Amino acid sequence: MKSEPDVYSIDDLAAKSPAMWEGCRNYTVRIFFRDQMAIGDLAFFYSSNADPSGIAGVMQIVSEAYPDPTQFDPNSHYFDPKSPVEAPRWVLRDVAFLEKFKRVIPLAELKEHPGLQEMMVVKKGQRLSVMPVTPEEWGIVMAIPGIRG
DNA sequence: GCCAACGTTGGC
DNA sequence: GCCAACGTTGGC
Repeated sequence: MKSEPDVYSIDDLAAKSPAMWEGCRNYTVRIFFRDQMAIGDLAFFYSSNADPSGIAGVMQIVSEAYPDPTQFDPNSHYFDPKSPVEAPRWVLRDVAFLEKFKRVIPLAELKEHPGLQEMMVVKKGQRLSVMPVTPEEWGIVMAIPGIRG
């Protein structure tokens, strides 16, 4: 799950956890939130538009999907005037901070890893802000030396 | 329902 | 700041 650290960093999550993963405005991501996640699932916190961009740590899904309140807030950057309160268009889930890696695992390092060639975030042109990770990919990333305390 | 134009994402 | 990739919009 991607976030720009300038907007919301893993330290922000660590400071106030759990938190709403707000602002996703993409129909594919909506399906992931609604149907592809379960309470207790683990997720990588991916820092995008960062130096370096890459995996910064681990969090956990701790709620079911429910309407993202920012879509109804005219003062919010994520306000969607086309989303009626009675039929909300966008959902989110609550996430809880679990762990910050000792270093960010840069995207370039993920791309070089022989076991991660099929990982969705590594694929060219892939811009979704939320993407699935297979158990195998999860294990490979977590086993990278020197990232865990 | 097609598709060109436009906007956004996000790595580099 | 550039630009590839791709989603969305809107005219027809």
